[in-house]
Amino acid sequence: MDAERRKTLEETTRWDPGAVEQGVFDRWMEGGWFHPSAEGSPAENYSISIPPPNVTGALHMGHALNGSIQDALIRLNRMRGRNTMWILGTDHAGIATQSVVEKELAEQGTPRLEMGREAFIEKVWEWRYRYGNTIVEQYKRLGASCDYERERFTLDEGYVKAVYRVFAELYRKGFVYRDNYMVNWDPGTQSAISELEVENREVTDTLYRIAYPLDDGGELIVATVRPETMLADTAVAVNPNDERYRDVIGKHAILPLVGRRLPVIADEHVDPEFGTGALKITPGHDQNDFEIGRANNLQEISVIGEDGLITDQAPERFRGMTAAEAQAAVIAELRDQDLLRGEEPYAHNVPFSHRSGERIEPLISLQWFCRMDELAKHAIDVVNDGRVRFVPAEPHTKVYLDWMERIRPWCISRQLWWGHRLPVWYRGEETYVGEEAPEGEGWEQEEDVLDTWFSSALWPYATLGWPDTKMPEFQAFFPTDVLVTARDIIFLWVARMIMTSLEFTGEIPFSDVYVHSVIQAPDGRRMSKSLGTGIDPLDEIAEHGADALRFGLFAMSSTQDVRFSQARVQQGRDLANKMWNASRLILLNARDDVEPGPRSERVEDRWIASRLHRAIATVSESIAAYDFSHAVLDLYDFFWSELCDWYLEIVKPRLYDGDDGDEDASASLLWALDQVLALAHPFMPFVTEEIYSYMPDPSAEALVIHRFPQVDDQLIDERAEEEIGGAIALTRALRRWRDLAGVPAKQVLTARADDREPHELVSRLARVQFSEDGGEPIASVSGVELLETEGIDPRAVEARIEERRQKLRAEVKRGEGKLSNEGFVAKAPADVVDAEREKLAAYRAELEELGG
RNA sequence: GGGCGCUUAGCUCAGUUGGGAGAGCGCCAGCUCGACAAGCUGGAGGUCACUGGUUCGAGCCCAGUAGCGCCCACCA
Repeated sequence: MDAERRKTLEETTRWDPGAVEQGVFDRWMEGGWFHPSAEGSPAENYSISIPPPNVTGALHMGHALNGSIQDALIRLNRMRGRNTMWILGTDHAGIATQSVVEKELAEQGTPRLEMGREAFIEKVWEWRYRYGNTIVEQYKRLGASCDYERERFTLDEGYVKAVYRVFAELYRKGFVYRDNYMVNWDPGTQSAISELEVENREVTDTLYRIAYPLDDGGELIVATVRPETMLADTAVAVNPNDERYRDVIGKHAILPLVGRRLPVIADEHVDPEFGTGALKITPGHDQNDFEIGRANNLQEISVIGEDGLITDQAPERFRGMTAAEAQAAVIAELRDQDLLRGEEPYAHNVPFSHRSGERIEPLISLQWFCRMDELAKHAIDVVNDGRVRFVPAEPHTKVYLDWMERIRPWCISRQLWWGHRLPVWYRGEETYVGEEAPEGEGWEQEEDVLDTWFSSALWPYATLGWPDTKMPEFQAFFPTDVLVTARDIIFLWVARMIMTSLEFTGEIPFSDVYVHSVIQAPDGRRMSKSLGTGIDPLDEIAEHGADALRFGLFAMSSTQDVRFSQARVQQGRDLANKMWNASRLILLNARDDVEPGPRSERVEDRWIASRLHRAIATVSESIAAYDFSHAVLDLYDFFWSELCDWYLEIVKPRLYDGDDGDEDASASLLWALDQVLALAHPFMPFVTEEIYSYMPDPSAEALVIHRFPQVDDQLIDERAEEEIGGAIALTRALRRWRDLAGVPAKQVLTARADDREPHELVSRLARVQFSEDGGEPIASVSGVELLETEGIDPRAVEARIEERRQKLRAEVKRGEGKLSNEGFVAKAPADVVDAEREKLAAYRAELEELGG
């Protein structure tokens, strides 16, 4: 180590992430270690495709957790020597991006519609080049080791080809079709959306009861929360088993305000218990009614248009009103005509657009759909036969399978400008679908674009060059190994990737789906900007460092939703700092002329090697089970409690005095440091890499490509663990006694060892001088007799002893009770009973020693 | 309406197949001990939501109750 580096190490007493993280990241990039060669087979290689963030997006806590997990897996496998690729890219995010740009342009005084499609698209591309890299740069701050040289975008030229290929093929196979069908119309974005983009919210509406006169006298009373839709009624339905209405089935009612004759039909869907048991049927504006309408061949009338206004299918006086205005007008007229039979508040679930937040207007509209049932079959099979595995298996496997079993057609067209314009061309009555525009004059391309999720569905293979299956990247890295995601997009995205991948590549896209936590705000609410509950991961990184945030997220993560915990991030910061300082101790004091490696001469060296390898085992097992929380917490425990609190304290004298055993101490410490840095690197890459750069004679060019430690059973040493474990327990017992007896911290006690030889380290760490001399014992602690010493408060000592006696008596009583229980002795396993007997004997002996 | 999950220390959470309740933070007491005060040492603190059951033994298994949360669903 040159003098300047040494000086830095000496003077930097705190880990300062802000000062070094950027430099560390640059070294990784310069090393080219994130950019694998496209060689080898998918079986021997390791790859993950990132859930593509929206190109408009900013890194939020969900990305941070999701990214940290993937990065840990990627780094681990890279360190295990596999050719490893983390496929990076962004999503064009149709609606989200279009609205961001649209808003910006509107503020500048140019509404989108005025501007025209082409000019607008151009503006969005400009915007994309200006800001689209923001989130990618933010992933770098997190330390994400993606392949930044192969970044993709869902509107790349090649990607569009893949999308068009898939669309055209699905059309050719008869899965994709165009139809007039009931869709979820989002008035906010003026587009159809799929049922997965709809969320139900509880709303209190007014439930109106309205009398529909029958044409031969009498009336039927229907109940509705949307009286304005009655203008489009085409039937009234009752339950066929409802005695009250048996003889009106087949008759006709007269629709008030309109005068249309409505057949009274029978349908099982009608609940006789609800309202009056008579249901107005509006096939044009209600999902349920639409289906009843199709089943009964009813006319479909649309009185609310895509602009949300009443259409000319309604009586003239209502035309042009908004739905809300029409409702008021309808109610007013009904009241005048004395047809209103009641109104009451009614709480029910109402669909809202996930995108715009506006209330969904179910409308019949000409849209493109994709039939999913056949695609779903294979996607069900691969989960059933375990080729694709959810982690945790439950509840996700069941939820996935249930949903796939009753999958519905997917509305894939969107009335937007930003996205993949459908590869469909019309000329008069003709329709052409293909990857390229058709030959000939007069063809007009479809105006609609595809649902963003349609292109996302191809992500794992389209990013690697498909449909060109000869692409080296595709051959080397597809199928990928694992998909890491939160559960909210299992249907929207994960299921669809599995379906399209099986259909078009014949392969599963990934074998594991790891579903991680959703991070909530500390108070348990959703983390969201609009609620003001969001916590910006970049703020956390700026304040505590990327390693701290990553550690915190790992520590929090589970299979349940979790609340964000600042304390966990601070724990990570503290650990990074501890690593830095422990490393300073080692690097500044160890001899650099030794060959690092485990040493077996001294028990404490054997002990740390054994403990280290147990830690390697548990951490590795946890990662294999995707249990990141236990992985990092076990790592923390090993590093802090065993390596720092005990081993470093134990070896310090050998290190400082440069005498007896210092070579072994140095070799052992440098080796342990090397191993533990590698073990921690997937989780805390920056601090570990920076420390590694100070290692004398490092075995690897950089820690990022250092070999990940493997368990060596030869190093597990039960006897060393027992011996040092005993010394630790004794040290702690003595310290406890000192504290309780009020012995000043610096005062050295004298003691006599009773029938065993305490380790030298106990003497030092507990500040107890062992002596052969006699003297009056004033206390006995775990077999060690403490001798009379000046300055000890005898009352405190007696109190301490009495407290111990109390505890022992309680333990003895408990043990006796248990062992005198015939059931226990007869039925409990022998080893449990033996253990209980041994404990009891030990407690009795100690109690006797303390005089009762 | 159906399904699932949660309830453990003041707070956030761990608790493997049933065999003496754990961590981090916070709190209390004492420490400038030649890495670290973002530190060191010691300590206090829990009817494991409630009720009942199974068992020699239950935080863990079973049944029920209450509260919270999530997902699914076409009762207007």
